[in-house]
Amino acid sequence: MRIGELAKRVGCDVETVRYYEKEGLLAKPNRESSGYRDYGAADLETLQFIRHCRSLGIKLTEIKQLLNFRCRPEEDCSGVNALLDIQITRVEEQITAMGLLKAQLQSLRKECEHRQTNRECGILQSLNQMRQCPCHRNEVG
Amino acid sequence: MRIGELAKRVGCDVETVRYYEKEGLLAKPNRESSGYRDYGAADLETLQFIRHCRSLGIKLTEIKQLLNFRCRPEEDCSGVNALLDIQITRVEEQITAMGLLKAQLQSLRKECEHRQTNRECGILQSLNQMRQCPCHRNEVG
DNA sequence: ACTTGACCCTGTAGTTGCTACAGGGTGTGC
DNA sequence: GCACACCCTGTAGCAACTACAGGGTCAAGT
Repeated sequence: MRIGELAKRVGCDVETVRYYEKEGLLAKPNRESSGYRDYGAADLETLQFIRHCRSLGIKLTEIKQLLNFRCRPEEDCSGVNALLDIQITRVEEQITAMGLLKAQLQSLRKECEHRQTNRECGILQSLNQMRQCPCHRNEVG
Repeated sequence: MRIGELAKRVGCDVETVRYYEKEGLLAKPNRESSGYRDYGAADLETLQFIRHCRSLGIKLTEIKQLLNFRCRPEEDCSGVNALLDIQITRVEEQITAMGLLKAQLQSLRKECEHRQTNRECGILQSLNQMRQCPCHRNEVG
């Protein structure tokens, strides 16, 4: 099949497919006499694998590793497990960080519950001050 | 003060300060006869404001808006509040998305609790299949 | 035979918020 | 007069695409 059909089947852009090829995630396909790329079922499967990984937030360099694991079926799969654990840890860290961020934003939001001018606005004032921030550590008061 | 001192005081890189100037967040400062940038207290405050916003995950384009609000003290501050609400909503959406991601990764992780080969590894198999994924909707079975 | 339109090709620039140079000039202390 | 820290401009890199520009190919319709 040609690149357009392949892309449509997995639901991504044609450019994305070419990008994966350039990045070495997809093998260079055969070409028709016209120069058009010609893909087979195996390419479709690989591309689906890649897109699944991407939908889980896995980075391209890590997907490359997973593709390598997939190419070595007899090897012990502890590498796969370790890579997945890294993903989970990363997501957990991000959730924690985002939770903190949310709390900070919400407490900042409470600084201005009433309609007033920018001069009086507690949010803008807090963004000016933020004494708990390390960049104020050398200030007096 | 010179750019190095300014950067040190807020805890960012010299390059970051120049970058903010290029992006129009910091005004172009006076120059010494040597050509060195010469900053005052107001520049320090603005830079601190910017860094506080950045630590809250606010984008540069939105920080620009906040700086504009700050420059118009008599204006009604509803724009500030609206901008902050957007931040909170965004963070909440990201937290939800990351929570989903974490659940998917954890369920995937459970596909392989035992030491085995890549061929048998439930994780790699799931990444190949993932029937619930829209990219498989045209397949038989 | 000719044209239209959909598809394909390569290559490059843009996105975001910096970071890291390269290749030069300036200032200060010894 | 020299070393060294600091400053300057400009450009390239990161991640994972997206969006062209400027061309070639192919199939159907007239």
